[in-house]
Amino acid sequence: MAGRDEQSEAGTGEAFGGPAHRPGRPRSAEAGAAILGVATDLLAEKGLSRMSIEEVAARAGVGKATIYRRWPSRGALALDAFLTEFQSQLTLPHTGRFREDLRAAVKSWVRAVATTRAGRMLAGLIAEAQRDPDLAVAWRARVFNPLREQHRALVDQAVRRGDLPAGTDADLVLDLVFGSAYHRLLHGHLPLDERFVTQAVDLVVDGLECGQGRRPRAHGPGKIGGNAGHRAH
Amino acid sequence: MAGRDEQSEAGTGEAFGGPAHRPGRPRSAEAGAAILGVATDLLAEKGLSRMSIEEVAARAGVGKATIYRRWPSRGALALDAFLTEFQSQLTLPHTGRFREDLRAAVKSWVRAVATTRAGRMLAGLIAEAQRDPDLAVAWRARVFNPLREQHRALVDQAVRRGDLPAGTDADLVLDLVFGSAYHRLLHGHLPLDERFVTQAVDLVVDGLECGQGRRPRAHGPGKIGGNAGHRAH
Amino acid sequence: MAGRDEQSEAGTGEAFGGPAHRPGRPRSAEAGAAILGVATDLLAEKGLSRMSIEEVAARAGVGKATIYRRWPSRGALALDAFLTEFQSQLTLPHTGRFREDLRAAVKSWVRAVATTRAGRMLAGLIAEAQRDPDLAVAWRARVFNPLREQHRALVDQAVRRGDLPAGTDADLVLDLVFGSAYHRLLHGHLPLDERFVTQAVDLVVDGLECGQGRRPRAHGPGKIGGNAGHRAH
Amino acid sequence: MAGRDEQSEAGTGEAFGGPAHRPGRPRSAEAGAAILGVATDLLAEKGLSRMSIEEVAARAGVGKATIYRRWPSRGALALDAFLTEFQSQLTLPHTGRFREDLRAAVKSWVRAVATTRAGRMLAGLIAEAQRDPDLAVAWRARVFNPLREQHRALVDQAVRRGDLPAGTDADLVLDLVFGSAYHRLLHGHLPLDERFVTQAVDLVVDGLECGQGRRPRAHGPGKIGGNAGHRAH
DNA sequence: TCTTAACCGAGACGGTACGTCAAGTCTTCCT
DNA sequence: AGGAAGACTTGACGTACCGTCTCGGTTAAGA
Repeated sequence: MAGRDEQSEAGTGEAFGGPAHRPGRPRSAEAGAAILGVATDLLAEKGLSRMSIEEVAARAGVGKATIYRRWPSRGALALDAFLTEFQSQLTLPHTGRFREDLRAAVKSWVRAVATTRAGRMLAGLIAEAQRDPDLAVAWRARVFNPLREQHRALVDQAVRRGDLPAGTDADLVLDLVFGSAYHRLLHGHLPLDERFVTQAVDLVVDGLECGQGRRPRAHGPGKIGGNAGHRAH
Repeated sequence: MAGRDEQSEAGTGEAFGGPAHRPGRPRSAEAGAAILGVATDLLAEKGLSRMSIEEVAARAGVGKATIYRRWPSRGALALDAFLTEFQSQLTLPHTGRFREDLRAAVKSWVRAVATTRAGRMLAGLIAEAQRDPDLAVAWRARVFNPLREQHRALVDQAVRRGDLPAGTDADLVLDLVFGSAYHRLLHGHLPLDERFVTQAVDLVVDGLECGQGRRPRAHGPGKIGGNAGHRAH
Repeated sequence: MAGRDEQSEAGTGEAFGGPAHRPGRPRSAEAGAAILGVATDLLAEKGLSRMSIEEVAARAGVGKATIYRRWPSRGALALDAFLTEFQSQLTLPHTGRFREDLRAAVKSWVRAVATTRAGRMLAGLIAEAQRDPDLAVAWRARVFNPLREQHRALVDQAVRRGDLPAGTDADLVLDLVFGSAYHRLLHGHLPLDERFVTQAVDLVVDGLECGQGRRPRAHGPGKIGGNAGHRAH
Repeated sequence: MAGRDEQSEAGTGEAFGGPAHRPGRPRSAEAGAAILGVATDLLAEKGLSRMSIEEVAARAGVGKATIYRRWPSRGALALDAFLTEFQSQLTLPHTGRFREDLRAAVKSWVRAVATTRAGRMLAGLIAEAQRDPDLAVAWRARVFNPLREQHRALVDQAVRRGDLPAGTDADLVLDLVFGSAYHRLLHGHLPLDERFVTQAVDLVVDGLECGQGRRPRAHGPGKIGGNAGHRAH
């Protein structure tokens, strides 16, 4: 795994019944905060690939072992640093109109990655996850999937309201919209701005709205007949 | 820069007038081929991040300097190895119907990255490009942009034929379709298969076809009139 | 210093009048015994240089601080472990004939270091004492000097009996005999066995017995006359 | 093994027929000299146990790998540094009189270890050899045995001349004399000076000279009858 | 034919960072 | 206050590669 280690203060199990201290000297909160802070700075400064555990330790005034005791790898540390920066920046609005909600959600994400140092961290994390399977797992579990669930709820609500056709493939929609945003982030070939978000969301929502009826979005072989109408234009 | 070095056999300057050899012993073609071959194997075997110049040199029976003389970095070498594998696998059909052409183009790309070792290489290259700006430049110049030009031609032709509304933003379309495919490649959260391609292309093309009149896809306001005829279907 | 610490159970003050506890929880006798036992095992198993306080603590089920509270260094602990093993193995016979007594004393020492795990410990301690001056002091105070006093008594008695010439330098004799034994222990170039002991002792005693009249063994020239009477036996 | 590595310049095999270059860049003589020099300084300054490869590399302006490429361990490096210092300081005189020759040889050794930084190095090396079997082997092969052969020759010549009885056990003699000197070096309980050397040599040579005839120095059980004569003086 | 210039393999060079280990100290709760 | 536990800072370990360099030795073109 690539997240925090066992003695994490983010514990979930100690629900009630007291502080549940482990034996031994507790981990130093200062040390942890200093490490995360320095890691965040270094990440923004030179990118994950140029951030070394050695330098984090030196700048944080901490031994390397103190870092390795808490995070199993550079990537895991970076993931925590990223979350600290990133999570506070996202807003998930719910106006009741799908097009606006999706626009707002994507814009919020884009603003977070394009205008703060989180973007640089994010690209580095995705790169690191290509080489570190543990980090990839942690990434999906702690960042990707939670966000996707929130976004998927947007789609599902729209379907329930009747704004979108039944059978709409939420993953397809989200991969199109967010995938294209990641694309611009990673390749930098074109600007990742609000105009792009508006256009992308509109195009996809248009496709959903008028493509319905004609074609089942999910499985089934029945797309042949549905395509008939297409031929018209 | 991250491409081949000056004394490249892909030279452009020897336009006419003969072989234009430099003085000195010419570069060994065997060495170059051996290096590329070993690099390809290693890339497929363990990924770019685990491939070291040291090991390439050792396996190819070549001195490290011979590699550095030809490629400026690990990424540049990997880029060449990737192109050797990748380029032969793409087909760019032109049936005349945009939806089919785009589907075929994306499927060809997906097949190349999802069913061969090129996919692994590709993910590694994108990761490496996040840390190596020279490689990022070379990547765009030698892989990304050429392919995009070909695909953009598909869109432009469709617009010219009237299959798509004038003012269609080709980059937006391509970022949506290919961006979502890259997304699944890099995060691995869902399968990157032909069904996904079909659905993604259909959704985007639907959006293009019916979203048109309502909203200008491109900048200026003057497009509204031009789009009028489209509104018919 | 490198011996036991202040609150030693070898205390002298609790002579009468009760347990004379210091404030606070008294030291656990089990802990001390467990530490010494584990240390002895580890010493025999892998040598002093490969014995770590960390492992002693873990195997003894004891906190590291509990060890450091009682012994100031790894060497001091090893010294105690060595003494526990070693001291019971020595016998100091007194037959009244110097040659036999010295032979027996050296053989007893040789047997202890050559046939038990004490030998390995001893070599390790001498090595450690080269780097740790505190241990060197403790070593001399608790092992080397006490033993030397016993052996010196042998020589002194022989001189008093007239078996050896007056003015015999006991330290010289003992350094020759025991020094050569340590030599074989530390360098391992030749066997350290009873035959060697016999030959060494005989050669040195021969030298003492017949070298006398010709040369003063100890300081100053004034001893010549004094030694005259010795020649009688 | 703990001596120099394979590509040693001390080669013996290239007797004639040229320089016998290995492929690749030759090792830098400056680097080697700098390393040895710094190692010698550090050894004298703080002892082998406090000398770290890290610091040698830093002070010599050399990468750690350059040291590890040439010496397999800290001990092996220290051994070479010791030899550089030590070997030039020994003189092996041959006057023809055994007592004087042995005295001179031991005094030369004592002077080298007691008055120069070689002594500190020597004690550290012997300590290190207790924990590193490879170093122990190298120590015996490169220092101990060569010196012993020279000294044994002294004894053997004396026997051939008739100065010493046939059957004299040279190893026994040398272990007594040098063993006692090492003893004082390692334990520091008494001064290691020229007076000590004179006394020790004289005592041992006396023992050899007058113990003869009465007792075979080698093997044989026949020492009982031989002891009869003892009572005579 | 002889230079010359750039290539070739090999491998050493000074470095950086790795991840691990143990040192000796400190901090917590419990007995 | 002692004890078990275990986190703390420190510093060194030996390894892996980096990108550069220096060898002896090829291989053509051009003088």
